Amino acid sequence: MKTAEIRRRWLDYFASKDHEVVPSASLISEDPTLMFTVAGMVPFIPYMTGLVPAPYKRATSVQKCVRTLDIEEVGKTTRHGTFFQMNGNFSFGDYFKKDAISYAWEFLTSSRESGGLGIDPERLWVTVYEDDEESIKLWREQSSIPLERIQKRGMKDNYWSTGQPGPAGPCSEIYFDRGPSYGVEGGPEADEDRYIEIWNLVFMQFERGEGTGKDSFEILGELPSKNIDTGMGLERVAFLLQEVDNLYEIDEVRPVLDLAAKLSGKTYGEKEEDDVRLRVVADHVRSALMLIGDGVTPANDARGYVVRRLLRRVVRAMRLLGVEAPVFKKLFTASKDAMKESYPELDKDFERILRTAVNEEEAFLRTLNSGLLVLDEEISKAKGSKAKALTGDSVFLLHDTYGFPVDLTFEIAQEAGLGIDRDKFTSLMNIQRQRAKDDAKQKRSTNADLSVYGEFRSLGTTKFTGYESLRSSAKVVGLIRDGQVVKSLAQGETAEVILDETSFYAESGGQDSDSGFIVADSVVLEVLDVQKPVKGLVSHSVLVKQGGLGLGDKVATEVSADWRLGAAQAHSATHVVHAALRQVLGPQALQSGSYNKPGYLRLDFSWSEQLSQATKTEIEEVTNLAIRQDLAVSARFMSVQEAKDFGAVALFGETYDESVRVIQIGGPWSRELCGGTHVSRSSQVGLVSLMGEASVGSGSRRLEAYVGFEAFQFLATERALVATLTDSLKVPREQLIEKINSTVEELRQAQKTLSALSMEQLMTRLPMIIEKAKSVGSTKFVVENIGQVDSAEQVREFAVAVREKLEPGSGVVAIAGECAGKVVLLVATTNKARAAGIGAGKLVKEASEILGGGGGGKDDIAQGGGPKTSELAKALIALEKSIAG
RNA sequence: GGGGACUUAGCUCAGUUGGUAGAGCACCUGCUUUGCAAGCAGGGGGUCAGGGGUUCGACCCCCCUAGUCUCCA
Repeated sequence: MKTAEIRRRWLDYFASKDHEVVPSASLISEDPTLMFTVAGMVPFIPYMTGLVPAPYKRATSVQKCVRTLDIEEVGKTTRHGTFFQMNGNFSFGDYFKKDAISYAWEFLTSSRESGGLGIDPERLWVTVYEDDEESIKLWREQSSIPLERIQKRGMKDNYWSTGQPGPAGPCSEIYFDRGPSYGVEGGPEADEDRYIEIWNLVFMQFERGEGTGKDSFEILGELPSKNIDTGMGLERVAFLLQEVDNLYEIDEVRPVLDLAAKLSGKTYGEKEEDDVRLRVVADHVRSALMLIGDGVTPANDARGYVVRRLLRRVVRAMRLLGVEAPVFKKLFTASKDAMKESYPELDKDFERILRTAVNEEEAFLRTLNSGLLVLDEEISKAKGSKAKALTGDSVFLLHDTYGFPVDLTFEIAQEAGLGIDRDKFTSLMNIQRQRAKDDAKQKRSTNADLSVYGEFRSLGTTKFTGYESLRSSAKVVGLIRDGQVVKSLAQGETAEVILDETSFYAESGGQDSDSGFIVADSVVLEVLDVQKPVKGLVSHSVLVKQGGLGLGDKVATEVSADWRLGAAQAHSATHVVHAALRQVLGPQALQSGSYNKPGYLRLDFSWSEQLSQATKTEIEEVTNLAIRQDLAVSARFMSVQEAKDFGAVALFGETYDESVRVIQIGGPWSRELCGGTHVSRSSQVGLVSLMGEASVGSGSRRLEAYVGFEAFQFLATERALVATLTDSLKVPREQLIEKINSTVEELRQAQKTLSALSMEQLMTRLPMIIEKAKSVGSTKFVVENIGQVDSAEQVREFAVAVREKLEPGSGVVAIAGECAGKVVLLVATTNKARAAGIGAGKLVKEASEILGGGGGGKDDIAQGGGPKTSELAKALIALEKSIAG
């Protein structure tokens, strides 16, 4: 049975049992503490913990998941995959153990004709938590499973909790017996290779208290509302039903494995080492495909780095299989074709996905090539020192600084007859890991306890009226001060206020929160910040300026009209700039984040190179033309599917409700999913002026711009600057650039000429100075102060010129000059003088010490000096004496 | 977020406890010569990424900033 078929049957089955079919959430988890969606229940956690009331009583989903913790195990075992799909059925205070067990049994064992999987009941085993007699009883009643195929297990295996106080409960797991050829008899307790876990039923029954580990905590009592959370690993069931050996051989993965084998000329199943590599390729290509599909791009930060690592590991594995040419285009196409039945959006978005992957492949091939040069050097160094292995430091340097994978280093070193010091490498890696972890621990802000909001959220959502009006009358439904629920607020206090409705826009979608006041009779609260701590709930951070406030009070919210207009202008401007960006650069320049507030906008987008000035100007022109065209701005609510069909740009990493708001500017010109506040016509934005463009890491860039009056002010300042320049340089503005260039050039030429001239002039003194040369024995010596000079170079040049005149005889030249308030002293010696044992370095040193400085150099020429200009005469006399010996 | 590395002529890169910045290619001029990266001779071209510090003296050592590459969380 094909994987997509199992998936379909699953959803159909639970839909027939009145479950809401919930589409898979993005792999980018909404929970900021999770990097990815790592389990099927992740999107349902707020409902499980009761933070947010569940919108349905029972639900089912097939959730995309990514886990990279065991990345090194991929390909070596049957069931470690970095990407997998988790089938789940959930009950929120509705059905419990009995139905959960009966559904599971029925779905697995009922015939294929009737929509089940048609698994032979004889092959199924079950485990339960050791104290959970109730489940054993229910299994016996709801299924045909004999008691001897039900095994009891302890807390470690069969008890679920989040690791923190909250819901917890026993689990019951279903195992599939692969048969005697895979291991010994005796159920999952005996052999987990033969008996494969396929389905975990979690019975959220109890409330747990504080505790240290997975199996040591206190049970506080029964939960008022019991939940069911189950997970059936789709890939596991698929590989069992397709009667293949592992999850890399199922229909959704195998084509990539086969293609990799074909490209490398290897035969799958021939050599374990190569098989592992082929499986790694198949697994990682699929994971990267799905991640990029959900909007993750290779980068140096958390999520981006995971994708980068997956992609690079593919390249590495292919190299180890002997393939050096680019292969991503073929591999990704094969993976997409294998996956598109379940995920048709991959097909639509494939151009972008492929380009992202191929860009990374090209970048890494470049990295590998430059790494090879370094590796060659390290190898010849090791060979030169007669070492038998590359040092751990070399291997680590290659990996850490040049991105060269250890495995490749190992292979290439081996070919050169060398080993590698893997232990040292590993210890260096551990040090690096520890450093990063320590830092993360230190920086981690205390995990905000959101439970205080759950109480208010359960009363309902905050109604947002701010699209239509700046004012709203509301009732105070909650007050929170210092994280504690309170009944009233007094003047001067800062606190959070929760209302039944509000016209205040909470910070989201990049738009800063509204500013204004909440008022009542003789009560004034200044709104400092507005946030949505929990989906659907708005919290106003306020300062009580006047009066006091109590629960249940009637108040009015008053958003500052000025602020809102500025915010709307900035947010609409962000959409316009985004559309302009994509028009100029192409659709791949997708926004990856943004921030805007009155007068300012910032927009991060995926792009890998610096924008030229011309491009920036073009983007600015397109933006301002769209503003000038007075395009209509409209907001419409529609379903996600409608919005997508409509061509609206949905941003990755943002999560949207069933019903989404689409903002259009000029009809199709700009269509984005967005909850923000906007102007009603583009002309109201006024003006946008780009101010900065910078890189925020590989593959991502940031534009900053001023909006509206601030844009005008910015341009006015620039104009004033130009005016000042034209004034100082005395040219019309059109000639400004030329004038600056020519002035700079002239200045450089003048400086050159000047220094040549002063050198020339200095040279005229040469004969006179030679004339004055004294002699000691056969050695002539010249000691001269030439006064002010431009630079030490002049003194050196002059000294060399003098020395030339003394060649080929024995001669010593000492020339001093003054430059920048300090003495520059140069001593040069001729060949013969040196042969007679006169060294320039020593002479300079002695004389410089008198000058309060130091000096040194080589025997033929040395430089020194010091700040004591007044001591120069003394120093020169000392020098003469020293030469005279 | 925390580490590591790199930035030198138009291009690719050298540059030795800190002591006059080089090579190859490209460019210009002249000669020679027209068989595939032509040869020979000569020449121009550098704020050694930017800023600050230490020093008599910094491409080199220290600090800050920017850009690029890379590893880890």
